[in-house]
Amino acid sequence: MTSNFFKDIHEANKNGVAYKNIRLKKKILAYFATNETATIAELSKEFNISIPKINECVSELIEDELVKDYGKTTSAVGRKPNIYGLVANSAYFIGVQVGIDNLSISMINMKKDIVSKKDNIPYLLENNEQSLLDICKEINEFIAKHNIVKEKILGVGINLTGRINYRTGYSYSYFNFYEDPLSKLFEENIGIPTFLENDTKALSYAEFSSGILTDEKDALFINVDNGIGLGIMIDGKLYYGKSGFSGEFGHISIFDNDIICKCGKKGCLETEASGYALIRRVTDQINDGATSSLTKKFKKIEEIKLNDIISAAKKDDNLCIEAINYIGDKLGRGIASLINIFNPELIIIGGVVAKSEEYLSLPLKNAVNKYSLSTVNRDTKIILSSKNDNLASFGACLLLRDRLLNVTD
Amino acid sequence: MTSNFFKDIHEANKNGVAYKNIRLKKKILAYFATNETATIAELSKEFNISIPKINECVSELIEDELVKDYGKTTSAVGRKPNIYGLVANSAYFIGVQVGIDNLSISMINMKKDIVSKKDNIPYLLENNEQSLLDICKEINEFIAKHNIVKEKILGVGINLTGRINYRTGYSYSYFNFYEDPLSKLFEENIGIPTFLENDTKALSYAEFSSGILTDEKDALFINVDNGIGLGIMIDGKLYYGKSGFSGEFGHISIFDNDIICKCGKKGCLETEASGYALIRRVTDQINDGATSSLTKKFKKIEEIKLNDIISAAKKDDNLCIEAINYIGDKLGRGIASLINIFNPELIIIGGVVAKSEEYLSLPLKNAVNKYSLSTVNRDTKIILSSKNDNLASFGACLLLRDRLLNVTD
DNA sequence: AAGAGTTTATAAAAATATTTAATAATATGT
DNA sequence: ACATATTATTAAATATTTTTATAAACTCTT
Repeated sequence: MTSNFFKDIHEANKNGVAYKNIRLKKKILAYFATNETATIAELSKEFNISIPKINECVSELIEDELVKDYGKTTSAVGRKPNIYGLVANSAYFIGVQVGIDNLSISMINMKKDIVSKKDNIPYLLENNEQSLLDICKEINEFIAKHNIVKEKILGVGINLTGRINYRTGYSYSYFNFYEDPLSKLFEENIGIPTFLENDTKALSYAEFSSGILTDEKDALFINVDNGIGLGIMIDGKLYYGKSGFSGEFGHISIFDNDIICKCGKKGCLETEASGYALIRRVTDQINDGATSSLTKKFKKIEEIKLNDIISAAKKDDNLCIEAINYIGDKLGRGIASLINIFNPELIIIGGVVAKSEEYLSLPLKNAVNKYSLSTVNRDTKIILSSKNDNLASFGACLLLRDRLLNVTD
Repeated sequence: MTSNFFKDIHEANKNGVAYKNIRLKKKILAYFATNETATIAELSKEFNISIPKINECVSELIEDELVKDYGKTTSAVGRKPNIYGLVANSAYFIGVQVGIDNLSISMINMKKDIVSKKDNIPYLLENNEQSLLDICKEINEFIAKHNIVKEKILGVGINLTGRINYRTGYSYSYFNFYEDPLSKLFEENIGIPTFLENDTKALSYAEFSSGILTDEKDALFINVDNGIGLGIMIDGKLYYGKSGFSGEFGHISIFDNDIICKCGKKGCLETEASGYALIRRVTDQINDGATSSLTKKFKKIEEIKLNDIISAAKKDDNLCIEAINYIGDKLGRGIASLINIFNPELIIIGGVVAKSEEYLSLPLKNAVNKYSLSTVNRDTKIILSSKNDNLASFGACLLLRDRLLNVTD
């Protein structure tokens, strides 16, 4: 049943009455995907199609077990309309976050419920074939673990770090040693349609999809881990640019320093405002003789990690607080530029460094006020992400679902 | 005839067969607006509607004198299909560019032909009611000059400098002393629906609409006059941001200088990379004793204008060449950031300073290579605008036409 | 220059599909 | 229980699409 309809869906770009029906059903599914539920009357109004016709389509979708009757509404007088919505477990979507030293795999159903999730799977990202096959192995094991027929898993979305062209399925930073698109290789190994995505973009999508956006849906997500990533949502859609490489915010040149960035250039935002910069600043100062609670805890200064600095700051370690403040100010200056350019509705700051909370956000917002035009920044809400970790694989699921269901069209 | 249909158009968001027909006709008009002409078969394919039905709608549009038969195509074997297109003079659109010391008014017809144009109308932009009424007076005179019934002029688009919310019709930099939206005031005075637009955005639209964009239609236009403006096109649509204030590229903070920008802040791109900056740099150096062909020509150094510097550079004046080079390098650094963030298909550099040609563009492109990621900038073509002056009022016309005809939907 | 081969345009009839309008069903409040 | 309000279902009216046929327009070949 299900698979039949989803096979039809790919051929819906044809003429004729049969295909018109399929297109309408697709639109109805997309409506349910965004709006959870709807009555026949609502759908009729939305698509300018008569009630009997909508009724017919919904009935067919019910027969296909993609949609079901969720009972009656409660409010108002008169006969209560039936409300319809997607059948939660009529299909599934898998999302994979490929981290530097771990994997995270999630599976959601049609209603965005997380059906299964496995985080912190030991894994080492290296740019060789074995590392690629390891990912496939974990995904295949994950799938095998569940009693779900493969046809019901409509796709696998894989997040990789670095430059990804999601439209072509090519990866340019990792696993770029085949002639075929990387997505095709995954697909052949897994046996399910596979789509690649940049990790920051997938994570942004999860953040943006939490219902926080209202109006124009122009928003930015800034991922401050070791490096700095930027996910751009414009008019409710992720923005990619010509080749999918948009959002290299970490490497905009705004400082006159002499620090060589990992991209090879000097003066990048990342050299002063990232997790790397935070660690460098703290360790440099310790090496220069500054005192900190960290000096007792770590014999080898090189072993200090981002989380250690943030924890120390929360325990009133002055050196760490100052360092985070410094990062926040520099990052704020960069964000001020983004605000001037994008006039966004919302900016979400995420990533490990965002866990520093007000130690980061106060100097950051202060710098934003200092460096952006007040008439423009007045409209922008800046918040720290309140989401828990390992959201990226969920983002991959969500993005996949919304694409396959044409939610973003 | 015409006016009837355009009245219908605004009510087309209803149900019922009559409205479906109107919506289809609207879509056909929009198709003609973008694709110039089409055959019945093409339209049938495009909209998945049967040939007899398309025929019926096109016939009705011909009756309404909005569409006409443009004869036969030339290629291929078999009977040649008729091609249809818009009737050029079935309706008109007026665009007004409000400059600091002049007005420019253009009028186009449905086929984007410039029907009438009046440039360099003497006018002084001041933030008072008289200055506003002067604009209305000029527009009304412009309209009166033509023998066109007012109903055939479907709208007036007015470009103002500064912050404009085109959705609400409010202006925040000029003529912001009424409670009603400024667009409403214009409308009442002129008697034709009026829409406001930011001048850089309208100009960008004209630049982008010249058929230069192919793929994703993600492009940037940088207007380098005294200040620096940025027009952003994403997926073929102008990008506005939450309140329409996007594109304040001139005021991103990327320098550590002490020059106070006209926005009140320090370190803005505009302080080092704009026309103002160019003039300041040249005059400062002359004041410091540098020699230039300009020193002979101008007794009062304050009288040196942007165009004088560019002309001098083109006559091999070293001081001016060096100054333009400097501006180009700084601007290039700013543009490098835009490339990293947007990964655009195309960047067009326009405005008076762009007339410096290679004196500007070579150091600019050099800086772009220096300061942006090569994997990202590889995809971006940077060109100087080849358009003539006074394009902004045409942009206003175009934007208005395309909006009213739903081209960008 | 006539005719074969193609393709478009138009028309009309037959088959479907959609909308409209009427009716039945369901729910609430008095 | 009945008036009121709204939704669901059905049947009739209308509209659209498809099919079929024919005419028209054009090219190419002989």
